[in-house]
Amino acid sequence: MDDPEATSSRGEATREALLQAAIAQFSELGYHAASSRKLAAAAGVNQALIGYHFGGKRGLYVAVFEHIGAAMSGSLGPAAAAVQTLMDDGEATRQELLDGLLVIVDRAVGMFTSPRMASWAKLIVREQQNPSEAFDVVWQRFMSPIVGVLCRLLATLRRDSPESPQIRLMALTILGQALVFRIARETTRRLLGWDEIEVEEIAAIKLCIHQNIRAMLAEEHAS
Amino acid sequence: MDDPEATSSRGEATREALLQAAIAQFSELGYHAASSRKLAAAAGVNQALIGYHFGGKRGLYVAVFEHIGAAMSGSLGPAAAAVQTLMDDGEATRQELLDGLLVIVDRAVGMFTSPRMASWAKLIVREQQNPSEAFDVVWQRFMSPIVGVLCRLLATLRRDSPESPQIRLMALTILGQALVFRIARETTRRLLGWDEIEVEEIAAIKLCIHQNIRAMLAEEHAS
DNA sequence: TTGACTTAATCAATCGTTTAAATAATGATT
DNA sequence: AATCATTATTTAAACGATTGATTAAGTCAA
Repeated sequence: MDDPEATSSRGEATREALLQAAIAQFSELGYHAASSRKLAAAAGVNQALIGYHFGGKRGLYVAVFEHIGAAMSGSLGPAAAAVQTLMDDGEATRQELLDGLLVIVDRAVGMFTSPRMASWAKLIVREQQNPSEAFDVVWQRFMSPIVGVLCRLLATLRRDSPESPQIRLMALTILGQALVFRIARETTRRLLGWDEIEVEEIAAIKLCIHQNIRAMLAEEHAS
Repeated sequence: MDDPEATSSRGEATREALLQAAIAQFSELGYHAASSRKLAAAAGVNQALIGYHFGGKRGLYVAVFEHIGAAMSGSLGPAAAAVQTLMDDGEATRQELLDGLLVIVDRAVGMFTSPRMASWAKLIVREQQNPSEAFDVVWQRFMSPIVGVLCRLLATLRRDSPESPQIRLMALTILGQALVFRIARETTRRLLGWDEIEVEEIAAIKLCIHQNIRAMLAEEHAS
């Protein structure tokens, strides 16, 4: 985003400028209120270039979700892949699997609380309410694989099927425990008297969710 | 909407028709995509009546949130008051307090997931991405009692202070477990195959969160 | 008859997209 | 190296469609 040599051709530079401007504009104004003229002006680029490079405003919107889907996948993908191979081996101890789960949760908390996630979350949450083709992109590229690993992991730890509603509900409630600190960020700051949510605060959040998950998965409570 | 005598004058009838149509249209399409013509057509009235009765499209939008805010306020009051007196007695057993907590959580889950809340939630979640000052006040007024009673109950059950960060974090994670089903509505739909969240689905959600909370508050895990 | 309400028509503004011409980079040929 | 053809990219201007709002005339109940 800063290295002028990283984007070789002219076209690549304007594509990147439009993409970054689109993330900011779409997240701040929503799809319809972010007009082609505002998008082009924010990118410092001629309006017709949206059609030239992305086929139109809609194409730029979808490209935004391809971008953030790839970025989020890169943030959680490695940890999920590690756990995946751990499970495929079939010889992992319960403790190893639990640790793998907590690592994924840690990464998720870190991602949700990161500053750049603020605008991403607005875009995705809007799509969650009224999903379009853009949601499919994020779902297939990021959400579906991650949730899949999460369910497999929980199913193994609870000796249940990854497809069972109980497991999937549990996966969502775990997701919710991390998500709430992004969605209700202001409520969190007010309630805890935090001026900002950084390393120290994130550590406290992780610790709390760790304890919750350990309790939820304690053997004596597996119904 | 059903009783023709409830709304006396002609004007009151069109105001109500526009309000109900606006809730549906704004939640389904968003503010900008729900055009004045669509709103009027959905209400079965002339377009100019939006301006006549509400001053304009923006005024109708504000009226929708005033309507929702009024309907939501005080919906959790009775249950919260009952638990409050239970705690004030000081002689409640641990089991009674736990039951009280689960009742509160049930009410909160029921409120978040109730079918009529479905369209409200879309409006609220969308608006919360870029909250106006007026909306923020309504939202805080709605959330703070829930968080407050939740913290007091958790503090008693964990023999801790309601002001302690651990208790408040735990309250937020519990809130997140209920919120996730509305915030990540499409993820829920795809993962569980739920097209609608109604009595059966709400019962499953409550059961899952109950189990989680019981595990989180099990004595042997209280650190 | 008076005032509340409704209607159809029209307003300027803005929307996303398209066009044709201008400019810039690229590679081959001389 | 210099020139040219070719492609890639950018530009300003315009397109028809739709937006929210307004108007003046009309209808209704009291």
